[in-house]
Amino acid sequence: MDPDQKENLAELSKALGHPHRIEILHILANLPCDSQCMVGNIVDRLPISQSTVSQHLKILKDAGWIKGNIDGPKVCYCLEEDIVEDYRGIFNSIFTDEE
Amino acid sequence: MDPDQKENLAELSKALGHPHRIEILHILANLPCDSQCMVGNIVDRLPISQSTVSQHLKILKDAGWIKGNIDGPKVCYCLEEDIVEDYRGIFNSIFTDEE
DNA sequence: TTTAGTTATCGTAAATTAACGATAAAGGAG
DNA sequence: CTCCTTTATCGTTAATTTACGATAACTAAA
Repeated sequence: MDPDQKENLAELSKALGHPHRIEILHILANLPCDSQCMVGNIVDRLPISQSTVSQHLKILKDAGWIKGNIDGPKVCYCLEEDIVEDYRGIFNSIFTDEE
Repeated sequence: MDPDQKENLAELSKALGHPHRIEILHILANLPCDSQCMVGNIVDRLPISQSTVSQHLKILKDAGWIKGNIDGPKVCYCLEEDIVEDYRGIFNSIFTDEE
């Protein structure tokens, strides 16, 4: 088992470990990446302030879950490509591999 | 989407979000549940103290990943039954459901 | 060139986490 | 009963996390 994979799984899981961040990912997962989901749209759907949402978005971006596309003064977030499948793969390698 | 499922996924993911806990789960995942994997065996494989391992085991147990079977003065830990499949299921429901 | 809208960052406070050593609790061996 | 082994818990400390409001930065529009 690659130690890097363990680190990676821990980092991704840690970022996943907060209800508001789950909610953010759930919102983005049900939108096409070009649907211009800007930060304000996410803020409207969560019971926390804009600055806190921005902090959560940074955590998700740093972990590799999402990316932000700049569109004028706005920033449109969407899921990082293949990250859901990648996460499944790393998770499985920890829980089903023999070594 | 059930809010309880989001909470549950967040709690399980948070517990997963530390390299030493990933390592513990990896060890337990590759052992049959009746193989008497006691705490000391886990302590021997990690570079941290017994008390810290015990703390990590408590976090994993409280989240629902593992259970401990008392065997005299020892405690044998193993993965909670079906938890790996359950986690996959909740994860998928967040990332693939439409609502 | 002001002004309004949008998002990231700063500074801060309260809560939580990760780590340790010391100690308590509980069973088994002698 | 007394000691040894094994594990959980306590008390503590340093670091991190979560949240907020205020502010900076940046674009577009008037």
